[in-house]
Amino acid sequence: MKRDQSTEEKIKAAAKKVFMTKGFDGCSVRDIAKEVGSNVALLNYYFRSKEKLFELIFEGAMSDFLQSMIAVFSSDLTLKEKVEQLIDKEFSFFLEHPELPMFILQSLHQNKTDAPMPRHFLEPIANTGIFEQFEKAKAQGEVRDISIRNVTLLLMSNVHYPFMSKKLTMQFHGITAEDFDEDLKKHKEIVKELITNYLFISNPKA
Amino acid sequence: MKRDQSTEEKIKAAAKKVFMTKGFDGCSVRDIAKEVGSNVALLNYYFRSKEKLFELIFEGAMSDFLQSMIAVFSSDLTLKEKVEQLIDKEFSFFLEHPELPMFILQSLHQNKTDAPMPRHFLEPIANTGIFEQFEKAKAQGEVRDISIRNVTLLLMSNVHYPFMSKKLTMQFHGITAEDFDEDLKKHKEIVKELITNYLFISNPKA
DNA sequence: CCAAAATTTAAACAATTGTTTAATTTTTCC
DNA sequence: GGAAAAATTAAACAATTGTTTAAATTTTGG
Repeated sequence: MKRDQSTEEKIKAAAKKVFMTKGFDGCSVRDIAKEVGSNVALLNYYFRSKEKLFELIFEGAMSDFLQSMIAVFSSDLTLKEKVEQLIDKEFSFFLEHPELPMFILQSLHQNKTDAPMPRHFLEPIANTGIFEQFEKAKAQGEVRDISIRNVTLLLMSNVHYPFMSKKLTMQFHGITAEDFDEDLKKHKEIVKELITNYLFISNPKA
Repeated sequence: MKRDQSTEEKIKAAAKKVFMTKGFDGCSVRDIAKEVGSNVALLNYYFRSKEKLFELIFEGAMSDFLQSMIAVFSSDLTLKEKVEQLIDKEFSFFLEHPELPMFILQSLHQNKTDAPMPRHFLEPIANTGIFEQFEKAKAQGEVRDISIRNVTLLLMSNVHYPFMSKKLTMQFHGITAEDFDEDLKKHKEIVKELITNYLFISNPKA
């Protein structure tokens, strides 16, 4: 019989915090237990192993990671507006979860998760009809001839990387975290202009 | 008395390989020893500890990481040519060392190296005069009004990220490594056009 | 209130971690 | 050729790892 739902949640929250900052290999289950204020046996009571717990956290993170896209895509804006909104939304989202891009890419890079990306992550995105909207705009000459995959790579590069490179950039230029955050704001505006200018063919009648 | 220089080098090579792919936390010294075909005591005979060995590898990686920039910057090309060459050179360099960006950013992110970036990494870049060349071009109206820090972030985002996101991108689009490499080539050309178009103000007389 | 179930704990498990010791082998150099 | 130095090894060290066991505590439901 369920006694306290919050214990399981407390463990998940602690695991998320610790895994996100230190990575799967960079922490022990005792680190997480200490964060919970409990002991290791409890973790394996609720989640069978460190790996199982990690997979749960990773799935949640991946879901968050992709979620922010869906809302924008399913709106009924023009493609250009969607691109601009996506950049805005992604930036404000990652400002609140700055460790997320690094956690996701790092975990995938080191095969900390073997499963391929589940359908339930990707289908919602496809179901927004964003891909069709893009192909249509391309056919109508509104958008440059470029593959959707390259657009994705372009967007992700400019939206994810800055949050992963904070330490490198700060050291590289010898600047403070505040300086970097200023640069981030500026970067967002640059990227918006940069990408929309590139993607969308300016109206010949203007 | 020195007997065989190559033992020390063999260990460094093995350590580089293992650290780069698995990260500091993701491997044991025995993993490295096995890669060498020797035992753990030998590693600590040459390098005092796992940490010391890692710092050595990391420094070398960081050096490689920044090195490819310097050659381009110290040439006597125009700024636009330098930007184009930099993108070309960085891409071919990272095609041969695809794990490098992830290794560097990940190590910094998790504070696997405490030391701030040594002067001997940054001074050679500053000494190329690239920063002055950029400010001059800006003053002459050849280049958009944008900070050198934002240009750097823009370039790094588009050059580093693709190599870090291979797994994510492949899973996201359900494509093979070969498909991804095709996208990479395309991405390079896109980024070159994208960034130069944005940065350099087209001659009003044209 | 009280037995059964669920939760939490402390302790122990074997395996692995980074490091050190001391012995052995190989190389150096006179 | 043989002693000293350097290089390499196997073995052991204590500490930490993920996991399990079994006992103790708390909650549940009749």
